[in-house]
Amino acid sequence: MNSMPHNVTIEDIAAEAGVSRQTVSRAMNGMPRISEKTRARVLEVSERLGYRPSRFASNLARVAKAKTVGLVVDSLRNPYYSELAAELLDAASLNGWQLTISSHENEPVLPMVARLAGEVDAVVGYFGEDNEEELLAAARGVPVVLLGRTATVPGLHSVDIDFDSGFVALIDELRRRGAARFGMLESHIHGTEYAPSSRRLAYERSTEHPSSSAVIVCEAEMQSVDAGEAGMHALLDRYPDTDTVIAFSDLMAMGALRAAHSRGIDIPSRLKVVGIDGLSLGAVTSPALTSLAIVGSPIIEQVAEVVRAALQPGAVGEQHRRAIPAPLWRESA
Amino acid sequence: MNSMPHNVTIEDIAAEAGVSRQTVSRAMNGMPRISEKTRARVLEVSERLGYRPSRFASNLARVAKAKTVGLVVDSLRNPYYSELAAELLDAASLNGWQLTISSHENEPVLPMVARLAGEVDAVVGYFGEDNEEELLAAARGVPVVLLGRTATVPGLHSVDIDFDSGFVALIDELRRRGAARFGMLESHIHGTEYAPSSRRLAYERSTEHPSSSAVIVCEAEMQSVDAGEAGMHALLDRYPDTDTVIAFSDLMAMGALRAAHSRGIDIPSRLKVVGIDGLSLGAVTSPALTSLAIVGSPIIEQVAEVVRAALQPGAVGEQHRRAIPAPLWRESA
DNA sequence: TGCGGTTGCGTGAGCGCTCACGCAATGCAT
DNA sequence: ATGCATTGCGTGAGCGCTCACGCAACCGCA
Repeated sequence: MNSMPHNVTIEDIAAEAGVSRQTVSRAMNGMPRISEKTRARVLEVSERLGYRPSRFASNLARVAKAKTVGLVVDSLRNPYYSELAAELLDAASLNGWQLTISSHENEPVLPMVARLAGEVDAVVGYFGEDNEEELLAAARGVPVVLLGRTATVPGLHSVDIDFDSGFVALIDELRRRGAARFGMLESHIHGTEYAPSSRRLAYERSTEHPSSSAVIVCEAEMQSVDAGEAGMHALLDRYPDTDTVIAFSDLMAMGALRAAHSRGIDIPSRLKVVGIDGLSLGAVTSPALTSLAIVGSPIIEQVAEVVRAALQPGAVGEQHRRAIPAPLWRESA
Repeated sequence: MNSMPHNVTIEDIAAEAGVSRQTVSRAMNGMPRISEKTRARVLEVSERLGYRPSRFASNLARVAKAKTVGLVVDSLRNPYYSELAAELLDAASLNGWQLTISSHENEPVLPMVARLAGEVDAVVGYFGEDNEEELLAAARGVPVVLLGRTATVPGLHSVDIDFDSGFVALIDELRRRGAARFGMLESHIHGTEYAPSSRRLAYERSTEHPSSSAVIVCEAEMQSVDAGEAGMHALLDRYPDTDTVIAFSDLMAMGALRAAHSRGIDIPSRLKVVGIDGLSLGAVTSPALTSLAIVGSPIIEQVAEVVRAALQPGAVGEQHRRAIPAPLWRESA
């Protein structure tokens, strides 16, 4: 009989069923100490009135509150992020967390982080070049874990990837297999200002050659396979004697493979192609893609550890920073 | 001075900073009507004491409560589900929802749905053969949307895919292009009891041929590319004059392509290969995969509509069931 | 007939926050 | 000096649930 259609609460059900709140609660949650008859009646009433228990109220009142962590990625359409999300999902279910995912494909990052922070207990994600101070402020007290970069302001955590040691091991191994003239397909998000990626820098340091030689910067969009293909053609045109190509990502490497195929170049005898990311997807190309693995490496374990630490009630103000020493060298079977 | 390290609340900060709750709230949420000096002091104190506002309390007290929908999939490692999740993520951000994802890769479904239901306002997902009554009970009043099947018990919503009309259009088009002898690669999750999929049934109805002919049942694992490859070889051995193959999924179709390549069979002149799912991934094969599109079809729009309807406060007890008439016939460019 | 144990249910008292106020102090015009 | 708006802050009163109790009514068993 209310004029305003106010939310139907546990009290309404109690009144309508002629019992107390507690009894309604017992009925809804399948608790003991209630007769089957009453339970059925309460359930009927609550269905009839369209009762929807407030998860906020119940979580507030309950002792053991559920934890949920938020993951921020560019886009789930990029298999790198979706495989990463899959791994974090495993870790989450192991720790009893829920995982809520946001992509900043459409939305601007800061408002999204702010919204997300109101709904989760920790935020982890790839925040490209976003300002750390602003992120910290947007998170409003919710711990934030930066992926793929190292936090510089206290209060932010991070799990970084140290490409240098990975690249050194990679280049060594490739040389052992006969590689001599390297090339790299670097990625550059179309329309943004170009700055060398940490992958390119690690590549240049480990191959010890001048930065300008044998690097093709590909203008990549989201699905970077095509960019890799185009880049590979460009590379083969400019540096025809290249015998080993390292691509910025597995997707680009897949494009490179396609380009090589179309030119009738045999992989890996005439040319070796190596990707970065370690996508399980890399197993479906022919031949299977060799890759510097991030997915499948201990990175997610580290993330889970950092999140676990940050979620500890006592541990505010501490900062956790890790750098995975080297992505595993993984050769997809 | 507390012996028990009880959760630090807004009240603690207020006391320590010598202000009221409300002032702390104003400081934390960047609201006006507070001097910069006080704000700074409150922020300092809250950081020092490690104050973490309770999202449950604030959401309970706030008027406009955030909505979040839960998505249940087999595994994000399967690109079909991750692309679907990406689409739902778009829809969610459009509607101002958060998206929390669970996979029942490891966990049993019912307890997971129960857990999820305590954290979200609606659950949508693929629940293979799970019992509808049990799902309904596990959801405890939270609306549930079944994907890829039609709800039979009232209280559950569903968005199904009508493969029949899609297949009729598909087969017509293929015949127009010269297809005459069809084959299908059917999928069967290894270790379970086999029952013909709705895709196989639609295939058989639309091609009007006895169920036993030209169907190879592949024992698929998660990454079904290999299964598709093996199945394709089997199919070509058994039915060598097949000129058109329809695979259960795009992944299997990719395997089929690989098998064809290895036999030197030209696609599409000698043999046409068609997948189902419409993965954007299908664009990276050579030639690009042709597919009955589910991803990219209006299915997600429909899901969003159903969720929106189910979230309406008034609309409990209503049931929403849709069947997308036909997946779009999509040819990946 | 008495007594301890179980079953079924109800009653405060919070959980930690925000909203709508209220009220003093200050500003800046007239 | 008087008026009125603005700024800065505090005070109840909830939001809708669950927990720890309490208290009858009932059971069986001696």
